[in-house]
Amino acid sequence: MSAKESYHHGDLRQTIIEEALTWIEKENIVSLSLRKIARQIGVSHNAPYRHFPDKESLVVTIAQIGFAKLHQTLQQAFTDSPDDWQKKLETIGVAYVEYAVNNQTYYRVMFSDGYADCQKHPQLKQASKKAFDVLLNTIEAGQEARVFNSEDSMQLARVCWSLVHGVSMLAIDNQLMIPDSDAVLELAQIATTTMSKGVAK
Amino acid sequence: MSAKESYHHGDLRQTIIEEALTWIEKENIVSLSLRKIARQIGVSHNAPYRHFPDKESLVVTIAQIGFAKLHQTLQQAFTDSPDDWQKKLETIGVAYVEYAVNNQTYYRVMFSDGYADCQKHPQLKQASKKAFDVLLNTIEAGQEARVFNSEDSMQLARVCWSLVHGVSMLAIDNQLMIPDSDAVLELAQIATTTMSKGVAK
DNA sequence: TAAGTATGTTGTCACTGTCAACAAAATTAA
DNA sequence: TTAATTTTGTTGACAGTGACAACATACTTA
Repeated sequence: MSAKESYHHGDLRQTIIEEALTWIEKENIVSLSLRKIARQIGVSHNAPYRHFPDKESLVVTIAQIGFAKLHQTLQQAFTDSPDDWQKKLETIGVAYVEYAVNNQTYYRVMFSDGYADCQKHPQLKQASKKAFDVLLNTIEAGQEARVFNSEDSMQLARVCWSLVHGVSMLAIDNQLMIPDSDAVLELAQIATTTMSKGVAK
Repeated sequence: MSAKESYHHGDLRQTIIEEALTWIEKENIVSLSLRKIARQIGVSHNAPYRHFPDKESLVVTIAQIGFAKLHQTLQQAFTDSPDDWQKKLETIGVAYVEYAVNNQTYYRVMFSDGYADCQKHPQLKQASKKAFDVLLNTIEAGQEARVFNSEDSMQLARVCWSLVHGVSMLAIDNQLMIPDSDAVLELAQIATTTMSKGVAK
């Protein structure tokens, strides 16, 4: 459907999203501009507004895709992981960090302050909760199997989420003084095993 | 020194910082504008540039103050905490989250993506490392006392930092579905005890 | 008290998000 | 087929922004 020199672009919405991702990857969200994207694509400065009512809605759209992909990744990790609740929890945790590191652009957008506000956009909150629930379900199942301690499951899930989110964010922001992304995954492994030991009965 | 109707403001630099903090607290960093601040203070649109070469440098200044305050808080927690390495680690962790929650504006600025870039600003990196070192020293001391396991101390410190940073960030962003800040501190307590159990020998 | 410096002002620029009015193409109805 | 309607892209405009240069005022100090 990607027409060439026609009046209608054919696939502008998707192209805008991709171009935005490319820009954020090289630069950052702050300097992202709808006009620049339009220029880059070779379309008038207002064309994007036919697909996104404002800049925020573009960012929110990207964040939502990111949350959906994260959910899929975690669900996959849950399914593929060995039939041992502690191992399952660790595997999901490492998969989370791996997703964040391999999809830094998405992840930064998903947790960008002042752009993709979950409170302001219920779809985002919902997408985020869906990913979180994979973690929560794992905790609850592990508790029923009497492998994990009997602390409130919601609290434990929050703790686990905080841990992998913290590793992810600090790694992406290059704050951990860590050389490469392989080393980040090593750290994620240590983090999740430490945590699963702490969560164990 | 705060002159009234004089040509020189007298204390403009500090006033700009305070006004910026107020704005970010009510709105966010994205919509922060030097011109709005100048207007608010009642000074010409370019006056701020005498104190901050650009918008970024204002944000970086705020972040640096925030890191210094964090360092002080953690150091205090270290000193005040009971003479037991596990307790010390937990106390510092909770103090970290407490600082973040009570100084949300600073904390958001300190870890704002695309504004206060630690990689780009060595002073920031240094200020951040100083706070981190309180954690690292505690871990190392606990290892020497054979209370903590013998995993690489740097890695363990990263794990602990990630945990409290994750709790802080998610709490500030209201992602944890937690009612009030007291409940956040409860969560922080659970998180740090879980972690110190995992780190124990 | 005169020179030099720090601080604040005015004017200007390019760039941005966003609105309104218009144009072309695709789709649908007749 | 063709006419009406809807979708998508364009042009032009506006106010707000960060930033620069030239200028004005006040403080400092020699």
